[in-house]
Formats: sequence, C-alpha cells, structure tokens
Amino acid sequence: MPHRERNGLYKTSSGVTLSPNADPTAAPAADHRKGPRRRGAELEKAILMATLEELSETGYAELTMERVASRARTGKAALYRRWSSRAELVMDACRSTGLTAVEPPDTGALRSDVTELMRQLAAKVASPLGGILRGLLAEMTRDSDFAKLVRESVHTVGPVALRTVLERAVERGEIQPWVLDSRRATVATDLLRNQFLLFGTPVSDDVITDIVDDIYLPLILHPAPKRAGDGT
Amino acid sequence: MPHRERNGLYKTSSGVTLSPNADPTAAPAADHRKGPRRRGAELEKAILMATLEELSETGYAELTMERVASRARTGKAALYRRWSSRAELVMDACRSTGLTAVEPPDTGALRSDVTELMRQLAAKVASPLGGILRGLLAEMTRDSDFAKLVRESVHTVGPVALRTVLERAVERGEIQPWVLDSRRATVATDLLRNQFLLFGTPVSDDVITDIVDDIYLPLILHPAPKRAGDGT
Amino acid sequence: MPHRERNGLYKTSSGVTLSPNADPTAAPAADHRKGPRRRGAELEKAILMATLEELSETGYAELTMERVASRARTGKAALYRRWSSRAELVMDACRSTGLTAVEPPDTGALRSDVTELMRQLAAKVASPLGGILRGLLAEMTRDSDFAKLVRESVHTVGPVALRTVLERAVERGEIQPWVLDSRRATVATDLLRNQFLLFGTPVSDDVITDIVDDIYLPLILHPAPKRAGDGT
Amino acid sequence: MPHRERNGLYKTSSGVTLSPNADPTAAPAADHRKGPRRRGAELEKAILMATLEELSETGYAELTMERVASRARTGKAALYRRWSSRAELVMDACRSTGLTAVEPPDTGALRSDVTELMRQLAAKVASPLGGILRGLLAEMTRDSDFAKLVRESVHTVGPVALRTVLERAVERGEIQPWVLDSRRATVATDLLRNQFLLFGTPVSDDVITDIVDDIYLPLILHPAPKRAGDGT
DNA sequence: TTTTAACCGAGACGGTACGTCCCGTCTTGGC
DNA sequence: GCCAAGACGGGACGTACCGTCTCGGTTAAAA
Repeated sequence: MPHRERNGLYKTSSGVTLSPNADPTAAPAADHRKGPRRRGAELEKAILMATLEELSETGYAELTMERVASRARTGKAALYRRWSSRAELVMDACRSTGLTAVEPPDTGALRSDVTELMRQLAAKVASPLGGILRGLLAEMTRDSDFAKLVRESVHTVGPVALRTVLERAVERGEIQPWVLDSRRATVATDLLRNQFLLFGTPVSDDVITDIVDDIYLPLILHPAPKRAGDGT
Repeated sequence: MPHRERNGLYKTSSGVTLSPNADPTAAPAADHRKGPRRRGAELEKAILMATLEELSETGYAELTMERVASRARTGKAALYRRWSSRAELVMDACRSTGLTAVEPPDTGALRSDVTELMRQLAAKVASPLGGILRGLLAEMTRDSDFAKLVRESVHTVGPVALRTVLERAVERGEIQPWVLDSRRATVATDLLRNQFLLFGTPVSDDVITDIVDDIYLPLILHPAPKRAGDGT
Repeated sequence: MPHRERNGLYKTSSGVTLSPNADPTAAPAADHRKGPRRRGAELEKAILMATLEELSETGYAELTMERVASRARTGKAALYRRWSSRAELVMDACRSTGLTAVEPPDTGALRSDVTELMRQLAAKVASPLGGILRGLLAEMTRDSDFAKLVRESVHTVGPVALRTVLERAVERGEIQPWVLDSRRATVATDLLRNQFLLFGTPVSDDVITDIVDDIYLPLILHPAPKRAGDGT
Repeated sequence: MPHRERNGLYKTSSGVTLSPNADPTAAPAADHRKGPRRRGAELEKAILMATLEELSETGYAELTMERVASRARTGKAALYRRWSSRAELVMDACRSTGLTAVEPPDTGALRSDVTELMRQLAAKVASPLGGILRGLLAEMTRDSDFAKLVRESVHTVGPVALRTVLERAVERGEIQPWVLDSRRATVATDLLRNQFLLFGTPVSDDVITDIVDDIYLPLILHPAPKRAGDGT
C-alpha cells in the first residue's frame, strides 16, 4: 500500500531503530543529544534562541509555534507549558537578549545626548525589532495583563534611558527637576515611536533633529507656562 | 448525440421560461436569491457591509475571508477578485463608511476646538475602529504600497480636521501661519495616537487636556525659537 | 510573566482534574466526543466505515474527502496522513470489508461451479462496487504503483476463486492441469469484466451462460491444438 | 488602491482599448480574429481542435472546460451550448478526427489479418486515446443515453473492422458464416480491451499472439460443439 | 537505591482558514 | 441574435497551524 506506513499506530520508533543516529560512527555533532535530555532552563534557552532565529528570518507575522518547536528540536507542548501564546514567547525572547536594551549616552550636553539616544532607538526599530513591535502592539487588545507587559517592555526601549539622560541634565542644571515627571519628558520618544509606526523605517536623521530641536528641547528647556490658554 | 440541437438556435429553454425570475411576484421558493445575480458595485457594497458587521462583532483579528463571504452570501473568489488580502478589504470597508471621518469643530477658539477634536478622535478609537487601526498598523510592513494606503487612511482620521481647526485659528490671529506646515502642527494627534496604541482605550479627558494644554498649545501659541539649544 | 509557573512543576491542571473525562458519568455536555480522542486503528476503522457509507449513498464519483472526514468526525488531515488520494482511500475501504471477497462454489461439477461463480461476480458488480471499479480503473494511469494495487485488488475479485474451482476440476479429472496456468483460465472472468464495463449492470444470466457454454468450457474442456493456424 | 481595477464593473474593454491588437502594424497572424467572428461550424471545429490539444497535453482526467474554452479563445457558454459535459465534448472530439478509425487489414489470410488488426488497436490505446477510454468508461454510469454513445464509440474502435476481416475470411472459406454473429466473433477485441484496462499499455506482441493463436483462432476455426457440458 | 512522577520529544488529533481551481449559470458589451 | 469574456455563487481541493492530547522514553527527586 503506497504512502502509508501502516503498522499499528504509526510507531516511528520501533524499538530497534529508536535513536536517529544509531550508527555510533556517525557524527552526532550537529545533534543536541549530547547526552542527557535538555530540561528546564537549558531547554528554555534553546527555545528562546530558536524563536529569535525565526524572528530574524521570517519576522513576527510569519512566526509559528510549530516552526519554533521544530527548530528547537522539541515539541509544541514544551512551548505551551511555558508561554500561553506566540506573543508572550516572542516578548520573552526579546527580553532575554539585550535586544531592547539601550545604553543612555553621556556626551555632557542634553541636546547631543537626546539626539544620540534617538539615533540608537531609530536603529533598533530598523532591525527585526521593528516588525515585532508592530505585532505586539496589534495584540495588545487581547487582555489587559498582556497589554501591561507589552507596555512595560516598550516603555523600556526608550523612556528609561531617556530618564537617565534627563537626570544628568538636571544635575547639570540644563533643565528643571519637574520636567522628569511631566508628560513632556517622553515627548521625544513618543513622537519617534509614532513616526516609526506611521512611516516605517528607516527614520532619517533629519526627522530626529526636527523632533529634538523643534519640539522636544523647546518644551523642556524654556517651558512656557503650563496653561497656555486660560479659557475657551 | 444528446443535448445538442445542432443547426438550430441552441435554445436550451423554450423562450418563455428562459428567465429564471421573469416575474418578480413569482415564488422565489427554492432559491434564496431574490433577484438577479448581484454584480459589480451592488455586490461590492454587500461585501463591505458584511465586512463591517463582522468587524463590529468579532473584531479585526478574528475576521476571516470565509465568514465575510458567507455573510455576504457569495464566494471567496468574489472577495479575492477585488482585494488581495484581509487588510485591504477591511481598509476599504472602513473608508466606505464615514467611519474615519471627523467633523472639525468650530467653537470660535483654538483651545476648545482642539480639545473637542481630540475628544472625538478618542471616541473613534474606542469603537471597533481602535482594534482595526492596530491591525492595519501591524501589517504595514507587508509592502510599501499597502503601507502608503494605510498611512493616508490613518492620516485622514485626525490631521485633516486638525488642519481646518488650525486654519481658522490663523484667521482669528491666534497662531501664526507657519505653524500649519511645521511638524508642531500634528503633535497633538501624534501624541494621542501614541497614547492609544500604548495604553489602549479609553483615553481619559485628563490625558487629552494634558496633551493639549501642557504640550500642544505651548508649542503653537508661544513658539520658542526654533533652535533652543545652540550646539552640542 | 503571565501563565508561567517557572521553577516549579509547570502543572497547568491540579492533578485531580487533569483528565477531561475522568468520570464517564459526568456530563459530556459541551463536547460531542464521548470518550478519549480516537487514534490509530480505531480512528482508521471509523474513517473506512464513513467512506463505505458515503460510497453507498453517493457513489465513487461524488465521494469527497471533505464529506468523508466530516462524517467520520475528524479532519481532512487525518485522511491525507493515511491515504494520498481519494482512490487509495476507497480501495482500502473496499478491501477492509469483505466487499471484494467471493466464496468459490463447490457443486461437484465444473460447469455449475463456473456458472455459479460468474453469477456471484455479476451480483457484486451490480452493487455500488461496480461504480467503484469503473472509477478505480479510470485512475490507473496515475502511477504504476497505484495501478499495480488496483490490478491486484481487481484480480482478487474473480480469478482467485476461479482458480480454486479449476483446481477442483483438475482433481476430478474434468480438465487437464496445464489449463490452470494458461491464458485460457481467466477468459471467463475477463469476458465478464469486459461485458460489465461496456454494457453495465445487470449482466443477465443469458450472457453468463453464453460465455460459459459457448466460449469458456469449449476452450478448457476440449482444447484444440495450441496453434490453430499454422502460418500467415 | 492596489490590486483592484475598480471602475464600475471591471470593464476590461474601456471603449478605446477594446481591440487586443489595436496597433494596426502589429502582426495579427497568430490571432484568430481574421475578420469576422467565428460562428457555428467554424467555431465548433476550433473548440474540438482545442479539446484534442488539451487531451494530448494533459490527458482526459485533467481536461477542464475552462481551459478548453480559453485555448479555443471563446467562452465557456459556447461549449455548454453544444455539449452538456466534458465527456461528451471529448467523445465528439475523438470522433471528429479519425482517432478511433481503424483500417481493416487485408493480407489474404485470417490469422495475419487478425494479428495485424490487434496490433493496430494496441497502438491506438497506447496513444492518449487510452486514457480517454478509461475516463469515458468510468463515466458510463451517468446515464444510459451517454452509456450507449460511449458503447457505440468504443465498439467502433475494433469490432467493426474485425467484422470486415471476418467477412473476408468467410468468403475465403476459412471460417463458417455463423461465426459472424456469435459471441465468439468479438472475443479477440474483448480480451485485448480487458488486457489494456487491467494491465495498461503497451500491450506486447506476445500477448496479442497469445490471444489470437491460443484463444481466438481455436474458437472460430475449429469450433467445438456449442454446449460443452450437458447440464449440472 | 529504588521508585515515582514530572518532563521531554514527537507527532497524531479535531478543527478552522487559507488561497486556488473549477463547476455550471448568468450578464454584459460588441459584432 | 450569437460571440467573447468573465463575473457570479458554490464546493472541494490539499496545506498550514492552531491548541490539545497521547505515547513511549528519560531523568531527577522522593521513598
């Protein structure tokens, strides 16, 4: 009978030929089976690695649990045991690497610090991270716990480093302390994010300069009175 | 040879009963289609309607071509003939209604105009439109033509109305003309969009007031010199 | 991180309620599946049963994988995992029952044996099996492996039983042993098959008698010299 | 809007660019539009030609009305107006050519005549005609009118020529007249057909010789008494 | 040390949707 | 009128994944 490997229950391991590399002379090199079976943290790391590889090759939209499992040489159950969805797996994978980390620049001046930081962020989102970001934002509607997670992750990509930059500026006396906790503080990264989401990558240096010099710095350096208009 | 009436008129039906629905009062019993087969614009409208219904019931993420076709009582091919993907269909459906249209308010003062506009926009994205917006943004990476389309659609939701509001403010002398074409002009809607994407709906009035009074109006009413910092 | 119980036992369910149907008396309300998920041989049997039902209701030509899967309450993938085509599925279904089996008659005389056998075969092909046979023969061109399978199946419907009949006749001395392996041995079933394929069912008793008495028996009882003509 | 050619009703011919070869300098050679539109017999001939081409390229099983129409540069309606099904179209196409015609050989001796005829037939079914035959036989169950048509077509491929051969043999005195209308007359072609359907093509010369010398000629040259056995 | 229970790898399972092809009918212009 | 073209409503195709479940194996901790 063609096509079928009928013999009871499709048993792939018939006792004898169990090991895929039964031949002891064959190179077991590329195989993960270097002795004990992977568990816990080791397995988890392998999965996250596979996830990142898939992400960089096919992007967030085409990533499937099936391929990740296969690439990590494990079963889908091992994934679902740890992450309840594609989105959470991916988010975790991003965090596990320094993918989202940005080193706050320290050039000694606010303007150059901010500009440099924005350039770094622009470079980040031009990498596969950009598509991932889009995907995660799209799935935020799912449930509020997940939304919170994404928010915190995204908020880590820029604002945290930006705060460090601002704090140094406060120490230098360039800006006043209240700026730190005002809505104005994140305007630069907010606008950058908006620019990326609407216009895609790459974000040009001109745009960055524009945002920084024409909008951000005026807002935090020479703050106009908080209530500009006083009525309707 | 069966079936053929060669050298004749090939008439398969006897002249009178040719039209399946010659008499509109006749019983449409066995067939669910009341009139003639829908085509072109009529069919298209039915499909877009079905799309909107699906969108409001299950949202963008769960919308499938299969269900839309079924709801519109047509075949999937009729959809794919017109739109090459779910995203384009949905985008078209949104445009076909006034779903994305916003009436620019005209209260006689810039601040109240802007605030009112922002409230309208916030209400928009709190509707199913919010989820759709997320979905479309996520798929912008697909190809640049599609990205452009989305961009233009999204840019219509707020900025166009905002421009009208600003133009009236210029006429009233509240702001200076150059603001219209500066990056500052869209900061309000940009920040609102960012707020919605990061924190979801509903966007509270406090946030809107904050953006308008603390960021937007200062930027366009009492503009600081364009280059705030003078060097690195 | 939601969902994960890291550094623990990953237990998603609390030991007791693990099995979704631990108690057979419990209400299987929301689920249509009564017991555990079917697998292997059990599922296969259910599919073959569904196939036979479809065959008898709609015939080979109208049988679709879709309906078979639906009737067997499984997915199409479960079919394609086992059979690469409709034809192989159907062939297997036929074999799984005694559909193609014929009991060689034993009346004590060659002529009545053969006649009876031919009647049985004629009855077989008058059942749904007839249409199936046509369908399978038509698809034999596909590939030679499949062709071989069909050939063997078809060859089992008659010739095997016929051989038994002939062997008994040899023992009784009615015919000579060499007939068994000559082309003449299968002439009866060959002509019956041809009759069925060309003229359809039912094959009348007259035709059977004609074939047996006027062609088959003369050939094997009183064999003329092998080379009748002696030249061109 | 990408993908769509929206503009009313998908009108492909916008009045101006109607003619596919508007450029009068372009070679209209390969085009069928050499003036007036084809009608009646001319069109029919073109369709049958297209059918034959499709048959020889893809075979009966893969032939579709859609492709035939496209190849004949006409619409599907033109086909359905003339033939109610694929099978009838194909059958007609076969008849329209001499595809099924066999010239009865006339070598002066029965044995060589029959052998030669069998060889010709074997060659026929080794051509695309073989697959067509299988397909048509499979569809004979559809309705009895169609079955009759197929039967007559198939019966023309061999038996008619065979009869001519037999009649000449009667004239020469090689066989007796009653053979002509006996079931024995067609045994040769019946067995050949069976051989082809079961074992496919090509049918070897050995098989043909076997059938002719060991079965057919003995039956018609030295006929044994009609009733071999005398009762059960 | 021996059990024992969780975990691993693999992949079948029931299901949904995909995007394509073709069916046979129907409509629209143009000739 | 028929012809060419192709849209229409519908059904099935074979594939890809989904998230769950089952099946032998390890493998590490409990006894």
